Amino acid sequence: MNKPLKDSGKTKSGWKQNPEAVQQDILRVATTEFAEHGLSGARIDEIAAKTKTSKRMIYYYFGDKETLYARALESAYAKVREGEGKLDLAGLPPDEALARLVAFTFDHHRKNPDFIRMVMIENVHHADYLSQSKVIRGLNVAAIDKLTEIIRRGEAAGTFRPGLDPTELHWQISALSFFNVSNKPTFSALFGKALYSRAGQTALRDHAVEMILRYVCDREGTR
Amino acid sequence: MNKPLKDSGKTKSGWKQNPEAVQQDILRVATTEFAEHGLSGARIDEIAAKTKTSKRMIYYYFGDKETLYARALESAYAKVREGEGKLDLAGLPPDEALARLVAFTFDHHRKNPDFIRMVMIENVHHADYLSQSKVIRGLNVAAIDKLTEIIRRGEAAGTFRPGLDPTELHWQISALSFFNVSNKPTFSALFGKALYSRAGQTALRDHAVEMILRYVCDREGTR
DNA sequence: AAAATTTTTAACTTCCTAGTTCAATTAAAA
DNA sequence: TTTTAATTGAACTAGGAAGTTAAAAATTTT
Repeated sequence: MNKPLKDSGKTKSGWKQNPEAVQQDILRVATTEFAEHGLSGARIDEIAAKTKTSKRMIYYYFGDKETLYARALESAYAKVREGEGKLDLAGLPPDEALARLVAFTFDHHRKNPDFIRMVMIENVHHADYLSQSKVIRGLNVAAIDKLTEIIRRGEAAGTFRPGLDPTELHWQISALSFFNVSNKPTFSALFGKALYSRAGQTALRDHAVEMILRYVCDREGTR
Repeated sequence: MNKPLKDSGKTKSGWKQNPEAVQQDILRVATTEFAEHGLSGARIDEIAAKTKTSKRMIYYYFGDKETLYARALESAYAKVREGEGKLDLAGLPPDEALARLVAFTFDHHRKNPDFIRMVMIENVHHADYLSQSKVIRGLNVAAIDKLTEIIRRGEAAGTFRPGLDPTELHWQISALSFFNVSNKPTFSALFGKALYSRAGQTALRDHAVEMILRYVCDREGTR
């Protein structure tokens, strides 16, 4: 029933199979498309068009749209957490370590807007797909562990006040860093772009650091 | 070509026309549907089904899906800003006024998750529809004005340090209050629900107040 | 050499969904 | 009383988008 296939220039001449690369390519394109348009807004045909391969291969490897979305979410998380591993704070005094962590988180979120958008979209979906992913769960303990250690040292040194909760502190740092990226469109539409200029962003970051440090430090602390 | 209409129980018996009520009903349903599923995820047929009226009337009054979305966004904003007007801070000392404003904002966001979700969705769409709305722009100056006045008084009293930026302070308060609602699904999926228990939320709110106040107050301030 | 996997291509199906159309009827406004 | 606006309801259209199918060929693995 089907016509014989055309030679598209790859037959006879040498070409390598590379399943992993093809899947990575699909995931890369899918991530930006889902980040841009959301789960229901993204188009499989559009994703396929921006890929080096074809729509057929998307279904060959991922089965359906939702699975592709879930896998794209996972890969976005993995990529971002990879970047976070590079931060070494062990040698620093606790207040300085925390200051660096906050500044790093703020910048890191800024540099990964696609990831932030994926998380936004996942929140719109009540974290349905994130909840189901076994891959992602483990990646986030590291962030809390880092904070737990900083808090422990800060308390021991008397720099930080007692009773700080690592998870809550992570929440606070995340709030300031995440909101900056997630709500940029509405905030700047309503209140102008000043805070999103280069100077504005530097100020916001420095003040986020300031705010967190003032919060954790003891009243008579060094800062 | 069409059959004569059935008597659906409203003919002959008295029924009132009420264009405004019908539109409000549509907007109310549309808001929750868009908040729940997003612009592309929401279904006109589903909205119509949950309405007291019909799909036909949605198009009669709103023309198309995007217009309905834009109007729903506007009405959500209007409703929320209405609730904000009730807060009177004039008689309070500046630090107490600010403390109340932060606590109020935090609670207010918590109580209006549909509105928060609409803003999240609008951010996913790069604020396209919010930018076009002339209605919404004006409503947000009030929030800044309130803060400007509090800062002015706080500086005059020497309680606050000089150089505070009202828009930036609004950003900071919003970040803590907004993130709490917007990222609840992913955050609690990743780090547990402790912060979203009753006690956890009270702590987060009180600490948000604490954090903002420590930030604005002079080092040798009263607090 | 045989078997299994990867890749190609484009048409096709099937379902979903936004948006339309019809004629009629009632309510309100002029 | 005339005219305009509001309302009903269900069938219909037209397009979009997810997912499928076919057979074949090239590559890789066993």
